[in-house]
Amino acid sequence: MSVTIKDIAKSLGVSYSTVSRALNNKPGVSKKTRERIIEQAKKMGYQPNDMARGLVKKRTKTIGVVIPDIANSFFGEVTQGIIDTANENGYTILLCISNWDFDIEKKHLKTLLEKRVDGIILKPAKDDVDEKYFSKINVPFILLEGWQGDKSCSYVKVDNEKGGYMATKYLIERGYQNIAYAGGKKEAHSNLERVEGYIKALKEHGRKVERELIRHNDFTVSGGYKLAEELLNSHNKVDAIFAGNDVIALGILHYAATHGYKVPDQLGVIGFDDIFYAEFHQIQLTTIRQPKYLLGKNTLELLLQEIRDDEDRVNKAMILEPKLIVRKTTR
Amino acid sequence: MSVTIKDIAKSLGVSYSTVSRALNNKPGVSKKTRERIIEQAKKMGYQPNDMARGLVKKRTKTIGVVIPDIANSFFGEVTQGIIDTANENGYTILLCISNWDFDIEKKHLKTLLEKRVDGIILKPAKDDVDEKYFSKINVPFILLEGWQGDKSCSYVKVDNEKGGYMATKYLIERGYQNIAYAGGKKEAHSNLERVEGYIKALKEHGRKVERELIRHNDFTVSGGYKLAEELLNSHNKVDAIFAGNDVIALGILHYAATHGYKVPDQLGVIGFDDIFYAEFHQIQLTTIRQPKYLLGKNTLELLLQEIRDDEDRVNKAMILEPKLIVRKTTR
DNA sequence: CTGAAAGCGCTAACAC
DNA sequence: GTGTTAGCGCTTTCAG
Repeated sequence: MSVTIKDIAKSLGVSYSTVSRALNNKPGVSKKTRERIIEQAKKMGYQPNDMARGLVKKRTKTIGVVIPDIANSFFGEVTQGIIDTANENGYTILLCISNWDFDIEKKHLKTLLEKRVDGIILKPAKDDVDEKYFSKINVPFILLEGWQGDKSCSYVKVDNEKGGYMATKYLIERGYQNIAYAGGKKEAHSNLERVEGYIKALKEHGRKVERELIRHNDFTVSGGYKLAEELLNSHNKVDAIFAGNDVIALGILHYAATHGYKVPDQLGVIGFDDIFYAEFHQIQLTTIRQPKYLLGKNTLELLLQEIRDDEDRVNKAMILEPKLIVRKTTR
Repeated sequence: MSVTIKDIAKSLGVSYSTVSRALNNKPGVSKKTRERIIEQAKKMGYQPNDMARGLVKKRTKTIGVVIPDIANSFFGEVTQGIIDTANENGYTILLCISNWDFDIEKKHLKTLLEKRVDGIILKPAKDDVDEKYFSKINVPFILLEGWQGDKSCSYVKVDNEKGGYMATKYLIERGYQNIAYAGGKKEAHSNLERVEGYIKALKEHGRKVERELIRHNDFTVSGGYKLAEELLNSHNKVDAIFAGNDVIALGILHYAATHGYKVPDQLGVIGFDDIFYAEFHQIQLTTIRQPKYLLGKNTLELLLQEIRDDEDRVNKAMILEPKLIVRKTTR
């Protein structure tokens, strides 16, 4: 089939261990034979077989990434950060998509382990996984957007509570009176934390926390649309909405525009994430930025560190700061 | 280290080929021993080593994908189609990002070959690559958004000329008189083909093709903004612009909105791609849709076919139909 | 400086 | 049915 180290050895009349040494820049080969070997390898179109190498060296220079969705621009940017950083460090990424399906995720994890990846980055499809699930992962791994409560593994995330706090505080400062929260999946840890920040800000400013102003639907445009409808037609005089993410915010803006609510005077809207499209002229969404690329980059770097430390690694948490981006949907 | 087939064999007092057979559902093992083996494997937490298996079977069930950018939502959706389909067929994806850098791309290709992927999907960082470059790729591979001119390999793409034709024809039919083209990278094949469609439609309708109405900049928002500025301030009375892609169109809309051009009456705008955000209420871009998910799906399926046919495979081209999506930026 | 040989974990052909 | 054995292509002692 393809040319091997043995073929080169034979054609040059040397032993194949010498070829191996020469090709890997290892000491113990005379300059002359080394050059001959390298040249011959090139001439014969030799391509090292990484599987064979991995089998003996017990590492693959490959990292597995399991995320729910890559078409989603949030994960797109995070993944870009992961892959760029991996490449810079000589690692290649096996990318798996769970489509938010826990069973698919499990299968992917199994495959990655069988492929003997050097480490794994995982954004779980559901948030309420128990430690046993993670304990099966017998390689270094990091939870993407992990949560504080879990001490059984390392994670990287943005300070969601702080983000929620910043968003709500800003709305209060801009003079909005009845601030609602329009979230996505209720149980999602990121969601819960943002709600906490929201509540904290309200309390700190002497506002009453009204449970019916905290609503949940989907992390989608239509989810936002429905929530806006609910909130704006309730008896409370909602004049500002903090959306659980930017896509929800867009749904809210849609509802507002089609139902005569003037943004930002009559209704203030603030999002979360700062997706690429938030800054478009036609949208100009005020939002809390997550450093998405950095999130990916740091996650990979933390993982690399764990791979290096190997046995004596300890669980770490890395928490990134969110940032308020003021645009035109708040007054 | 981790438990192997031999460990299981030893613990059960059978030969390890029997274990292999049992675990792989191969005939030639009594039901009883098979069950014992499977149970024991589970108990010991056995994880097959895919490298060892790949080494002997000479296939990895892994496919390499090299694209320029994954944060970009076009590639994001295409990649989602690729990965979903790969997973359905038991393949895993090694994803590499070239960042539009030809040298990085070359390095990725080399790595993928060394990892002995079963096939490769490639969207080249530049369009003017010669056949020799491709001839080095000694596994089945498909060019994503390939071009007609090249017969040295298989490719999948959307009929760009037809899309350009449809867009321009529609603008003509809606009564626009001076239709300009605002493109991205000039040399890009997809761009050239769209221009051809544009020209064809103009000619077919007895319109004059004016070279100064065909302009190029970047496939970005600011590229579109600049082109709009140029075109709308030229002596020609441009009343419609066909943008090389949706992002350019958004830049054009931005310029129009900030400089008092009424869309769609005073200025018609049509894009290309139909990115997720094109249909937002605040944008409502008329555009030519590329079936992005399908593009990825079909590319992978074609690749699988080539992997199956192996030696007696022939180069194929698959060309998908674009579709006109009418929204609010054309009258 | 170079060669011989063991072995990484597994599959598959060949015996029994 | 089950065991034995020969590799897959490479790295890495251990001799010389």
